[in-house]
Amino acid sequence: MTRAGLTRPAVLEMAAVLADERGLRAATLSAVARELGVRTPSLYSHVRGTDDLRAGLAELALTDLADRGDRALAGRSGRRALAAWANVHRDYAREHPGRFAAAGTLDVAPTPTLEEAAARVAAQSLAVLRGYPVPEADRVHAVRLMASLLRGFVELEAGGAFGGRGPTSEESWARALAVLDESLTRWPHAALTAS
Amino acid sequence: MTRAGLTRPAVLEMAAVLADERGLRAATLSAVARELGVRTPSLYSHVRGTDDLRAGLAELALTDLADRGDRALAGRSGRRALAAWANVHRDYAREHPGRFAAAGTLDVAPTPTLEEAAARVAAQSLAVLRGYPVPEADRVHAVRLMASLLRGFVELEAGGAFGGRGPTSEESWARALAVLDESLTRWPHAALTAS
DNA sequence: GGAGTTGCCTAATTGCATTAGGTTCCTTAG
DNA sequence: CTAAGGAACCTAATGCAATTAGGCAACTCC
Repeated sequence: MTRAGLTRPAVLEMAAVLADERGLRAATLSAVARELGVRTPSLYSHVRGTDDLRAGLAELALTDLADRGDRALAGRSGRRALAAWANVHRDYAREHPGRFAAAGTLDVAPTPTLEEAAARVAAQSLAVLRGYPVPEADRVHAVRLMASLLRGFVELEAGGAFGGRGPTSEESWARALAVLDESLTRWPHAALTAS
Repeated sequence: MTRAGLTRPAVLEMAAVLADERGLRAATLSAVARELGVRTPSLYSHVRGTDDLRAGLAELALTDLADRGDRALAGRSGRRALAAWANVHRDYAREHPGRFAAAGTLDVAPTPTLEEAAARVAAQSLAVLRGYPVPEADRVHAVRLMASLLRGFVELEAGGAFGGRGPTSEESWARALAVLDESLTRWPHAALTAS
């Protein structure tokens, strides 16, 4: 019997494809094995089980995002950087919905690789902020604001909440970025009104 | 054998409790039956299966949210209305994480009850907007902005992303609301910078 | 107090996850 | 060149969740 040439990356890649095509919940060990032309238990040589598959998927996706984020930020600053970085996330979510969902799953055990990728993304959001007059002490708040708006929009859009009637989500996205840009630009004022 | 007195609401309530305590994924038919002291197939007289259980949970949660939203908006307008309404969602998510997650699950079949509850929540966000000078044509964008920020923040907070180091998520929440309030107040300007 | 409906049950099937324990193929040291 | 060892994949078997089919008992209502 010829071997299938399984490797951990190959298994994770197939899981990622399945997650993108049929949803994260469809990326099961059974489905991956079936798709690879292999029996389910054979996968256990490469992943430790379902949890590990999920964790590996999260790592894969978050690392992808971090890589794209770095490329997007290269040579940009201010609102250009903000838009490019935010678009990386939105585009990734549309291109690879399953992987994006896996990256957003916060209930996987934090592996070193995962932590590192998360740290890279965090560093990127701080880098974006460097283009705005947000005082040191407020940076965390601004990062959380950016992350919240970004994640919320992308998830709602992916879930179809902005489909159908009304203006395109494209326009809303442009507006949201404009609002975010202005809020960050005028941050000192925002801080005043927080009292 | 004495009967357990099952009803659809009782089944859904138990599912909701389980979802809140052990996570949405733990709210399975098996677990609900076990907790109710009943065999799994007995539930099929009250719910059609797993999908229906999920849908019922989503209805329950979204209706709860709509009810609370109505109460929060009564007699309030402007930033008071915004804060009260946004807090309803955040508080609900913290009080009933499983139910909130069920409400946010956008992959359940849309039942009439679910549609109605969703429409009520949508109406509430439009009501909040009435306290701000957002032109008619831009209301949808503003609604999407509010919804995105709200959902993103609440989910990230629930996932523990704002825990640990740094300032409290409480502060960040106050800041986010302040920024949102100001952005809506200054909306005409935001519209200009969108170009 | 009997007929029918309803509520809950047992039995049985299917599918995914997981563990245990082979067997075959490939590499590499002697 | 060959035999040892490990890696890759397999079959067998178990457990749990979901689902369907069909049965009996307990309420209801005339």
